[in-house]
Order: sequence, then C-alpha cells, then structure tokens
Amino acid sequence: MILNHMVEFQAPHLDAVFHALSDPTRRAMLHRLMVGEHSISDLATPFQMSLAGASKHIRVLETAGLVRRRIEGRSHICQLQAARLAEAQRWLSTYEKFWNTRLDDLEAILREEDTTQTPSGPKKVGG
Amino acid sequence: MILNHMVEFQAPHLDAVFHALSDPTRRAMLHRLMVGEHSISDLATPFQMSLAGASKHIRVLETAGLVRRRIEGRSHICQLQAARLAEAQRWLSTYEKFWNTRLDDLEAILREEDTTQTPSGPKKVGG
DNA sequence: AAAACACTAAACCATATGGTTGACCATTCT
DNA sequence: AGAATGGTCAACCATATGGTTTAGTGTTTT
Repeated sequence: MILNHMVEFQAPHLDAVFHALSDPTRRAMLHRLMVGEHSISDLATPFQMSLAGASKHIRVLETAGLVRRRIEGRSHICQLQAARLAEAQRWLSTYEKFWNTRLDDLEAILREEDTTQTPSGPKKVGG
Repeated sequence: MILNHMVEFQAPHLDAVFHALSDPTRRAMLHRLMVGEHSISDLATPFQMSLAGASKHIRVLETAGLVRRRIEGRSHICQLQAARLAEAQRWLSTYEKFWNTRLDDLEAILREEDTTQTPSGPKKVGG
C-alpha cells in the first residue's frame, strides 16, 4: 500500500537533483550554463570563493547529472545537462492541480474566513 | 553584471523549498498530503522513524512554506501548501527550452559520436 | 483525578555540507 | 627547461542535517 506508493517519489535522482538545486551558488552556475559552455574557473569567477570551493559545487551538479564535463587540455569544460531538470519538473507537475485551480488557496481562505460569509470569488470550490 | 543577475535565482524561498524536496521522506509526506489533510502522527506512521523525527521533517516542510499547520485539540493537522511548489516549477521552467528542443541531447550526441568530423554545429565553444 | 494520547523541546550523536588551505598533476606558454 | 595556468585531492574546520532518546505540555478519555 503506502510503501508501494513510495516508489513514485523515490525517483532515483530526485534526491541529488533537488539537493543540488538547493544552493544559490549552484543555481547561479546552472544559470550561466544556459548561455553556453564554461570552464570551471570561468564558472568560479563570479563568486567570492576559492577555486577548489567552486569546483566542489560543480562536482555536486555533475553527480546530480545536471552538468557534463569534458576535458580539453588543462580546462574542464562544463555543459548544462537538462534531462534531470526535466525529471524534477515532471515530479513537481504532479502538484500542478493544487495551484492551477487555486483550490488550496481558496480552501485556506474559506477555512480561515469561513464562519458565515461567502467570499465571493470567481471560482467555486468542490464543484 | 553577474552579481545583479544573481537576484534571479536567489528567489527568496528557493533554497528552503529545494532543500525540503531533497529528502524522500518529505516528498512522501507531501505526496500523502495531496490526498488530503493529515495529522503529524498520521504522516509519521508509514515511516520507520520516531514521531519526533517525523515531526522535524514536517517542520522543515512548514518552514519551506510547503505545509500549513492547524492545531485542533491535541492534533496538529497539516495541509499541503502548493504556492511555493509553483515557484520552484517556475524556476525550473526557465530551463524548459533545453529539453523541449532536445538541443542538449543532440549536442551531446554530436559531441560524442563526432570525433574528427565537422564540429560546426549550431553553437561554437570557445575560440 | 488519573491515564493515555498527540506533540514539542532539548540534548545528544554520526555524518554531510560548504568552505578553506596547501600539495600536487597536467598542460601550456616563454 | 622553467614558470604559469587550470584543476584535483586531501586534510581540516564550523555548522547543518537526520536521527535518536528523554522529558515535558496540553488535550482527551475513562
């Protein structure tokens, strides 16, 4: 039963992907990689951080499968790898109905304001 | 300047939201909350974990703004709060083009299969 | 009133994380 | 060859995280 359902959110890489995304430095790095490929030191430059520190961040992105590395001479060139981001988005999309319909907000409002007044809204709950 | 751009992925809650999502227990809890409201011990039951442990997880979800708590007698009833999930999805959607167009996959394939053939693709690397 | 229940709080533990520095390894430039 | 560049690795540090246990608070049941 419940244990079986758990497979669904134990999607293999989700832990690593979400963790990778939970750091602003790493999100910024990903963002830069949207524009194009960048070397490690390239990616490190904007941050007030040692190269080794930045390198560790990139390693996290790499093991999460969000970045691919290609060695070119002494430079390590990083490239955005979006597939796992798509996985993450797919996971989130399961929850879309909860904000598309604004059902949750509406319910919250009803629950807090309820008492007697009907909050005249464009939509009705539980139709 | 890059520093100014950084505002874009420093969306206030993103750190907390992604971190909250990086744990399978918490994702499972969210999943259960899709079905409807649940008390803390309710949410804790499926996991081989002390109530206090589960309670901490829920606190994380709460501070990330993904769950709202309402106290009813001695029970704390949790409700899914989807707005922040929408924020996360919005952030991810920035990257959609990278998998919608499959440009990244295509490039990856070209890069790996080519070796010696014309690398003059849609993009140029450095120099 | 007493017992059981639903939780939180605090102390504690092991491990992970984000960061540093210094040593080291290739590659490239002179 | 020697120096500079780009990067990793390992050791280290402080703090965060996921988990536990024990104690304590308030509510409900008997």
